[in-house]
Amino acid sequence: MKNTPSKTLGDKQGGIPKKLSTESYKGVRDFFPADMAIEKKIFDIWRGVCEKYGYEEYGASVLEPAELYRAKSGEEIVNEQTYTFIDRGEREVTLRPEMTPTVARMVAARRRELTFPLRWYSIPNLFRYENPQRGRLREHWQLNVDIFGVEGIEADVEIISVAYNIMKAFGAKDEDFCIRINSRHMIQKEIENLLDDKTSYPKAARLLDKKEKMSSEEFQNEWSKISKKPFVINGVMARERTNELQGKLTLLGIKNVMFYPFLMRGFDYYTDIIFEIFDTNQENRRALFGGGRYDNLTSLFGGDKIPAVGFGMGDVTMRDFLETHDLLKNLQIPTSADYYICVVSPAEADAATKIAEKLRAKGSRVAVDFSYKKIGDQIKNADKRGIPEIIVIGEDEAKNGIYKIKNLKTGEERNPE
RNA sequence: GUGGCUAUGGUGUAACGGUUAACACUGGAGCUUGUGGAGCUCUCAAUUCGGGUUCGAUUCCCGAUAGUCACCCCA
Repeated sequence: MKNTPSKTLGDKQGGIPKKLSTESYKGVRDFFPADMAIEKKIFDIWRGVCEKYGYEEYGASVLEPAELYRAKSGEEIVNEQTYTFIDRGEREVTLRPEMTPTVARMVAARRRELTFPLRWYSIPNLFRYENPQRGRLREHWQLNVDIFGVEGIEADVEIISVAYNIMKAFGAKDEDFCIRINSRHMIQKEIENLLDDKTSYPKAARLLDKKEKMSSEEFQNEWSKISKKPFVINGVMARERTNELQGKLTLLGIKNVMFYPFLMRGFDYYTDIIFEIFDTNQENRRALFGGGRYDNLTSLFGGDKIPAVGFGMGDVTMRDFLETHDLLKNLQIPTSADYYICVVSPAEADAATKIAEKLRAKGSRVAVDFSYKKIGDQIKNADKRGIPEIIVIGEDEAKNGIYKIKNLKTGEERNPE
């Protein structure tokens, strides 16, 4: 089929290229089988832990009306940081940049028929239009875990516990990461008391978020631009709020938790407890992921508020974490097949297929090599794929149906069960 | 969106402005008519793209593209 791009597209690219590029689009990834195996394993671990806590998986389209994000994030974010376009029906459409508005929409839509508390999780791909760099791409997959309908701190405890256990399921040790907690609501009150003008709170919050990266002089300098009052945060109110949480987590054996009054999180919709999983490794000192309580978001859709707590963790940062802590090797990526059938010549193809079918019927995963290359090459091929056992089908085996299974690790041959 | 750095076969690297663009791994073929991981031989395959300077550009300059780092932003 001939590719005939539209005139405008052709003009823009300076004509039709003779050869198409094999590169993927800027900031997105191809997953070749070796990468996909890791990705799949990460998803499996995510699913496994969530389902242990009784969470149900949901899904939605990557397309959302742009207004869903306008309502919450403001014009600027929608225009500059998302993929937004006009469809053929003049509707403004956005490729979802995050899942929380979507899940809030879904929950709000069925609020009367859903049975609360709701424990939901999803692994959506999300898009953001920005300059890619390490750990920040234009498309990534993110586990979203949320609990709806629980006002009490027990929900915060559970959500953080899920996050903690996911880290443990990847083989992380307590000292590899720490959990920072804060109360958005309480710290906001305290900061507002330090401001001459309450409307400068967003500026102050952004500055505090960056405090760790600056020297104290720099910080004081920046602070003086925002408020004339001296900067003193004792975090008493927030401390009180987080103490209970920390106590309950300790009872669960989660001890790498610390109160961090400068933890802010970017989202405006957080209302109370917020938390962040922080990498303690010197080379990767950064927030891995986080979340918190957002009790007001569903009210955007009218009706009563539904309290909610949740978090999101991305596959890119998870991979980076596993790499820096050398945990990828522990993932136990499964091989593509249990048996590899080497076929000597086309004459034995039907017999080989039959044997493969029989093994598959018994629940084994079987690949058949129809290349008719030399047996040595076929075996090499199986070994390269990490397939543990091979079966050679030649004239004799095809005739009488008797064959041996050879283990490539030990080199031993055995009869099939 | 802004700025810095980078760009050579599939991968990792080499080449004072002048060579037939080199080496290793990988892929393919063979040494070896049905039992592998080794060795040897042969072989496919690259200067990101577009301009400029120059007798001559992989090399220097400009632009585009992509990667990366920082800023911005962080959903």
